[in-house]
Amino acid sequence: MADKVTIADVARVAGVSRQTVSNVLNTPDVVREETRRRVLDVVGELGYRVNRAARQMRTGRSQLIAIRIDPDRDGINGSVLDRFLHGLTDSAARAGYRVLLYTADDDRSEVATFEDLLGAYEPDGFVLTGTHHRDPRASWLLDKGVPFVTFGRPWGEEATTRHPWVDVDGSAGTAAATRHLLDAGHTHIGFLGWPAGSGVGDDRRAGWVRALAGAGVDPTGLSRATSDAVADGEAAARDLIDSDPGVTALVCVSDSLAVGALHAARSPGLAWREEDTRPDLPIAVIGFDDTPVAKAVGLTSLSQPLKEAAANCVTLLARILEGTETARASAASPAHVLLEPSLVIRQSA
Amino acid sequence: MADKVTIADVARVAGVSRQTVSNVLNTPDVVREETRRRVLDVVGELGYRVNRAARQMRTGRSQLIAIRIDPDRDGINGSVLDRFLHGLTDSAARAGYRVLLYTADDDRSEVATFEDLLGAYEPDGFVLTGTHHRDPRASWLLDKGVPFVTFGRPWGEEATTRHPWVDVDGSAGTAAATRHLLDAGHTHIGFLGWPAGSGVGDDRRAGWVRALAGAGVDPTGLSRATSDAVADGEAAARDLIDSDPGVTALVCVSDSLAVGALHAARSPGLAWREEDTRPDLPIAVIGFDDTPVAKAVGLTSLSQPLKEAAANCVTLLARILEGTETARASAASPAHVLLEPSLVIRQSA
DNA sequence: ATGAAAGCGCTAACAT
DNA sequence: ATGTTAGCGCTTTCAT
Repeated sequence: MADKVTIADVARVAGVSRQTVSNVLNTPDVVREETRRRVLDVVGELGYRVNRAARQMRTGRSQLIAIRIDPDRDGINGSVLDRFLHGLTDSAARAGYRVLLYTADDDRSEVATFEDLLGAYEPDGFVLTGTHHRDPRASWLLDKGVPFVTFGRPWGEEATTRHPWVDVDGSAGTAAATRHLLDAGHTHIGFLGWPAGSGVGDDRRAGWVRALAGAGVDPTGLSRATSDAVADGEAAARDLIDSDPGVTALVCVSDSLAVGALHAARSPGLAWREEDTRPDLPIAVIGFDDTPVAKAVGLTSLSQPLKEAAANCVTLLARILEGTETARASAASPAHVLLEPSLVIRQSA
Repeated sequence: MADKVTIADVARVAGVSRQTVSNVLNTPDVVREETRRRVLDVVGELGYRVNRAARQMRTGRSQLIAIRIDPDRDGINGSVLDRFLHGLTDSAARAGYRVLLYTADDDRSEVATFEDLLGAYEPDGFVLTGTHHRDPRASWLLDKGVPFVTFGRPWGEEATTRHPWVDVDGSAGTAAATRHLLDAGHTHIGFLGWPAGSGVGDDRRAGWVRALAGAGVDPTGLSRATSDAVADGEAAARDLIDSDPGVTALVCVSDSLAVGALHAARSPGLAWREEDTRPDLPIAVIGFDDTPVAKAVGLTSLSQPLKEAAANCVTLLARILEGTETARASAASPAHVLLEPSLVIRQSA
């Protein structure tokens, strides 16, 4: 076990009182320059670190940020949160916080975990991911006055302005992807999305509609909605292409669907395409999230700036935690950050 | 903020002393049945949770397990650790622990983080991943007497018996994969691996050699070593196939290399294969780790029982933490767990 | 600018 | 079987 160096040890060696050491650490400006340097030297020499548990008892601050880690649902999209998690751990450490993990199967059990965690480990704040309509988790934290930030907009009606959030502009991404295809000469550009109602999915679809509108293309009949699995994407793509042979490109709401679309686009059943007007041009496909799978199969995809998103989450949370403002006060005019995804171009488009 | 309920509140409402409440929680058998029930009722009623910080000051136990989260190096193989992490969080919670995350760029900075963490948050133990020859991290923790378990064998010479570890039997996996191919009629089965010297890579290669030997096949000239990237795998596969046209199947040390091999195996340059003795049979490929990419591209792969591995890590660590034995004592005869991977069969083999 | 005293919530030792 | 005392390491008054 590492030999415990307490504040008293530092004080003794530096020839000052315990209190002065504490001041040097917490209120440096109140200590004389010379004393400060001497104390800091001893701190370094002895390898002293403040004990969080003891500090927490006095200040009530644990320097812990809690976040849920999901089971890898689809497996393809799961990696997004994992990369976000890495960024969060990194940024948090720089800001003097550590990340505490928890799991939960659904919103209800997650709220139960909030209570548990708050009562026991007392994390200073939470980072919520996967926000959705009428998210009970946000309401609960808001209600208790627990500081938190969400990675993902609150998609509900009125909730928009009640807590700080960081998000990536999905519609800007799909619009950029669509424009990229338009620039490449495509006009019949389809969209593979999720069933209406999911904030994220609707938003990404909107970007495609907007870009098509900008080029004077009517999106009617050019989109399909399905659940997020490779097989579903393949089926939906096939259906869309069959019903409208003019389709030469597909923008997809996720890499999962895009990988499915790629299968469909390259399948033998589409051999007739070779007698098409553009025989040398296979159906272009663009996915969303730039997952490892996209990289492996050469799929053009939209990349979220996850590291930046994580850094912003920490900044926003730290602002609440360290600012004079309380969580409730900051809820009055919470900060929002909307980042732009970037298109990573590969063989598929 | 959740209203703080202390042990004193519970004691007052239940009409007992603080100490009795503490006893009910920590040494139930020393309290009379009736008192115990009454106290527990009040605990539930008031929603009391022990404050970890306060307990930690007394007991020195934080109920925290620290683990490093890696940047997704390759992106394909990265997902393995992420799935392990989820399992660890889950198992830890069940055992009364929480997972604390940290990042580090290399062994040296990881050791520095150990010091930092130990001095500040005082995690009860560590779970190390990615163990390798002469791992300085294990030595450091061993030296300081800090409890830890590794997910991965200590590959070094003498170190084998100095700390508890959990691992997956890579050579059993590649042997099973090779046997699967032999059973399917393949005889010229190649191996794509990493340069010699990495414990994991050498072990996986050994399984392939062993299985071939069992079938009386000479492995000479049938393997290639390369770094772990898709493009490298493709190049190595092409080289191997070109130099020995008899090769009809490939076992790979990772999904990254396997995906590359798949590209090579399906590339136009191999068209001559159609005039082969088995024209209907493309080159079979088997990967390792059963990553999302494997699933997406239909790659047969070896799946590690990550959830089980994580659970075993927690069990082993908890045994040290909660047993009477000290870390040092348990180091005298540490427990080892070796799990078997399973072959997930898909189109590629 | 520095020091002394008090107490955060809990549990290990020692009474009763 | 239950209660009392003390103190973990720190920071926040308050005094010097």
